[in-house]
Amino acid sequence: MSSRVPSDLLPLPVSQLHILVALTTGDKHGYSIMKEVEVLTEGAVTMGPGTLYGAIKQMLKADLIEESAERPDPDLDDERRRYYRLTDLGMRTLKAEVARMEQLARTAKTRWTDVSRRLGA
Amino acid sequence: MSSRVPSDLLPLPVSQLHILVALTTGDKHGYSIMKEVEVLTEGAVTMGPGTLYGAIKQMLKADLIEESAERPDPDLDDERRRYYRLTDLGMRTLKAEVARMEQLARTAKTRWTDVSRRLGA
DNA sequence: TGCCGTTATATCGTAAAACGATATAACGGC
DNA sequence: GCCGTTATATCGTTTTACGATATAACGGCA
Repeated sequence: MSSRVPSDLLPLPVSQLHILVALTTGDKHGYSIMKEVEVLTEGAVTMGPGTLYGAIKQMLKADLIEESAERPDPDLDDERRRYYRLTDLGMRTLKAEVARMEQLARTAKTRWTDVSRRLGA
Repeated sequence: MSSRVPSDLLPLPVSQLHILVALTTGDKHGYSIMKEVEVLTEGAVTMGPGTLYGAIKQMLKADLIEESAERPDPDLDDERRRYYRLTDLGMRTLKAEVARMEQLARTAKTRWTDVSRRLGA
């Protein structure tokens, strides 16, 4: 089901983007995604459980992530955990979203030189 | 009133970011912002009136933009138009948001090399 | 063994954001 | 005068964000 084409999902909701980035370093369960997002945004973004599990539900439905049966570390495990991994669509969507952000950043920077002049900064 | 500190407003809603970027090339009225956003996103984002005027209202309140009395082109004018311009806070917030996006883009890119390997792409 | 803070998932309700639909009307050309 | 475009604005619905709350297993330790 769903879109299949990354560009249809852009711009991606910030929370979904954060989750995708968090999962690039390997499969993770919800709680560790939460903490990873805090680390990779340098404490600027704190994702609560409401945002996290809401976003996960949507992303599963959109096929951006999938639940994995594998236990990354069978010794140090916790049966409560539910692990998630990037799908191929998720990875392609992440790349498209990053490209979109970079493009917009470039556009903004080439333009704001004029404004600094206007405002006298 | 309001926040005064750009970092409190981050991450910025996408529509607000688009409006800020559109205004970097000079004061604009609502309708022309709408069209400018379509141009600067290369047609990928079409902002309808609901999103536009909703965002404008919020941004005026947050002091990111202000209404200007000046008519940029008094000859070719239209009395219906309401012109908006970036405030100093708006400009600083734009720069902060662009920096945030660039940082996140950098983080994502340095990480996803491992994943391509994992997925075998 | 019992206690307790941390880890962990999940839902609920509300607030904020996105957005199409709709309304209204001035503008400009013909 | 007519009509398509330009222009602003609000309404209602859907989507997203998020804190509060609930529940319970985990692990250390006394």
